[in-house]
Amino acid sequence: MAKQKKPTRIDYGILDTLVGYKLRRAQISVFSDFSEHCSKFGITPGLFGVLSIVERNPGLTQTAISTALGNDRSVMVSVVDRLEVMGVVERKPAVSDRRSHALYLTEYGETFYKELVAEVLAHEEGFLNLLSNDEKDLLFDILGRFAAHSPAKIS
Amino acid sequence: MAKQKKPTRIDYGILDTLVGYKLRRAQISVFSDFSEHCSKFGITPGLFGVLSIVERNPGLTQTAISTALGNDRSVMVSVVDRLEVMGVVERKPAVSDRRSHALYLTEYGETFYKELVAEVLAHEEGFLNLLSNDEKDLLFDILGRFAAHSPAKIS
DNA sequence: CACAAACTGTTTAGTATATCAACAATGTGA
DNA sequence: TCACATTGTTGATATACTAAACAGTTTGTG
Repeated sequence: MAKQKKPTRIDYGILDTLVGYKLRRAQISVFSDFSEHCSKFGITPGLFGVLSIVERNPGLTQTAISTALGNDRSVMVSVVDRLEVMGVVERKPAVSDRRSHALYLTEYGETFYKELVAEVLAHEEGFLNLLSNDEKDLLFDILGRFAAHSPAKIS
Repeated sequence: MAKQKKPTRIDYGILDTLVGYKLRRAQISVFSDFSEHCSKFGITPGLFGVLSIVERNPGLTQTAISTALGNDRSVMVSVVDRLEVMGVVERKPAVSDRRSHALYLTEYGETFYKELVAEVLAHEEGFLNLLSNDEKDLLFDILGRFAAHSPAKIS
């Protein structure tokens, strides 16, 4: 009958005052919910980021995308590999630079992305419902300040 | 002479409206800054979390701590191993349950943790300076709502 | 033009983290 | 007593991030 364990009150001490810890806990929750919604697509937050950039900026090189997302370009290799296997993205030779690959959504990728976005928005709605409009604006502003305040100053 | 690359304007599309993406970018920045401050201690955010719980709740078992932090208990093994090798934490046999280990800071661990906290607070200050008091309160409140709204409902 | 330097995608390695399933030893409840 | 749950642990797997190196290619400068 599932004895309620020791309901030991735990003192989180300084953790409860640390932005980084609170951010992490919130992000775990958001990412976990994202995965629940999008696992049927085989899409992780990282893959979705790349897909979104490719969709809005067709023809970009892998390095340009990795820079935009703040990743190392080496991670793009396996990510694009996976997206190519899924048939949603394709590498095409860049016209003016034989070193680089230009990335595009396939035709299937276009419809795939549309359905995916619908699911992502459903996921997003669950969290936005926790906020007023003013709170959302302020939250995004604050998170932007945090992202800008650091060694990695990409946006 | 470092040609400015293509200053290609990148359209982030839906990403710019997604809480999860913004959270991730902010957290990367905060964690990166944390690591810069605490690498000389050999402490990661995860290790710091365990240390903080042990310091405020001496004698807790590994499973109790992992539950408090929202981790699987199996990750505690290598974490506590590392902290023991560093000489800051020790496993002691639990009095009433021979299965479990009670965790305590060593004497050295106490002073180690004090110095560590000073560095963590210096790191924290850099981000708190970006916020007014009201903004900080609201941010923590919002992040708490996010953490609570999910499958993983531990706090 | 020639050549050094920079950039491309890629591979590989190392580290950290996460999940999940098992296991033996121990504890608990009926 | 006996079935079942829990503890720390191990192992497998997957993902992520960093960093270094590489060959092929492009670029800037002399």
